[in-house]
Amino acid sequence: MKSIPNETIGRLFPYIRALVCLSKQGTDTVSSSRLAEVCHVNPAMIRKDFSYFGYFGKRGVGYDVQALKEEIQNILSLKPAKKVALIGVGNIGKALLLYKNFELEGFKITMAFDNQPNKIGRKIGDVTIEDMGNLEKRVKSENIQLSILAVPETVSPTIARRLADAGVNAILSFAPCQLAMPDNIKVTCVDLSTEMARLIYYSSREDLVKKR
Amino acid sequence: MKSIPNETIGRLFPYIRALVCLSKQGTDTVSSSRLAEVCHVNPAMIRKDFSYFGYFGKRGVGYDVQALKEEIQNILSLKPAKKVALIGVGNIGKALLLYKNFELEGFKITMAFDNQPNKIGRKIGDVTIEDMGNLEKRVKSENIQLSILAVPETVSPTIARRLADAGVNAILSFAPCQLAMPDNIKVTCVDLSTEMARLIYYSSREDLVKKR
DNA sequence: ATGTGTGAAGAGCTTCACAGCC
DNA sequence: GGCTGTGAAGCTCTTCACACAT
Repeated sequence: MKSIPNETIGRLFPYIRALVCLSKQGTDTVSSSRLAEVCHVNPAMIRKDFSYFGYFGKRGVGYDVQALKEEIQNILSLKPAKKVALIGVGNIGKALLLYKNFELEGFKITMAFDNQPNKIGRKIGDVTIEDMGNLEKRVKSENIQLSILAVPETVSPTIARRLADAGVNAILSFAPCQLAMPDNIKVTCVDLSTEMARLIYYSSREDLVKKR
Repeated sequence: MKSIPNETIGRLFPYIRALVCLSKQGTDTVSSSRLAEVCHVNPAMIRKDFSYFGYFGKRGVGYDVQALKEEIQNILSLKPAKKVALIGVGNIGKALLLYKNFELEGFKITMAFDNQPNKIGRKIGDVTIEDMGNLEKRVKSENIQLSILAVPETVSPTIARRLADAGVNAILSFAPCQLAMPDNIKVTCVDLSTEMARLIYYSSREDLVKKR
């Protein structure tokens, strides 16, 4: 059994997006080179990426757009849409609750928690905000495995721990990850400051090149 | 001239965070192995990362926490804090405007734009929301190079183009990047759906392993 | 003794180039 | 002819291991 590059996994969802787009344009068969164009990557990479999971194409023809999309959705376990618990209904949390596309894409925020009394009981989108005190109980009873952490940095390690104890095994956090979690729990941090810093580094370099 | 890994650049900001943290704890000298512990990485990687930029340590001793922090801030051009224009003051935009740490970290949102009349003129945090119609004029007059795009997916390519024309050379976007920009413009997309999909993939695998 | 800086080895990911099937 | 699937080559990033400075 060959090991699958992490980068390959990261490209699967963008492939789905491209396929949906092609499908809307009425394309029902696509070659690796056409798909590569749309995704701005190398055709060989696309073929290799798919090859880790099976034989999806027809030689001389290409890939069936619809079938390929479904294959990838299967690989990523996106059908039926996964239930997600949102912790922290501040501005970011609210934005996520109101973002319509998630469900289409394969995730559905079905529960939201906050500890501010004036928020508890209010409904945003389809979801009623619940009391953080019931977090463990509710997450367990709904058998939630995925969760988005959009709370202040200071409390995020504590809550991450509580989620882990309640059986969640993947967390997307908006606080920079110093969360030392057991390694059966996957954590991804959306670290805006680091991304900003990277951009600044490269754009300053670009300036230097221009000035030369 | 040796080329510097993109990954190295991406680790510089987290190093600053760790150094600030150590500094608060009263540490003023740190070895690569101690810093590696804090950052959960390999000590050799830390030494190699720094070696791309110069000789910052003392053999047998370690690194001066304060001096190293400042060196990295210099490399990333974070001092003085960079001015940033925010486009789109929805929930995400609002969250960013109210996020206090940015300025400390080296970025400062100094302008915000929206096209909704009821938002224009309102002040959030320190910033008064301006009319999107004045985008080019204002970005040019303030000589803004960095910008955060927090607008609906459908309009983001158009606005990205307008920003590029107005002289911005780096964009952080919250819409998935199909933005085909000239390559002197750096674009980073914060793609939550892709990160969610990746988490789901690995956490489902984890399940399989457990069940085995 | 302790801990940096670095060439060389190793691991991981991408691209090439071509055999094989439609 | 056209396009997939893939071993091999190439490239990039990480880790090792040790010379060297304090």
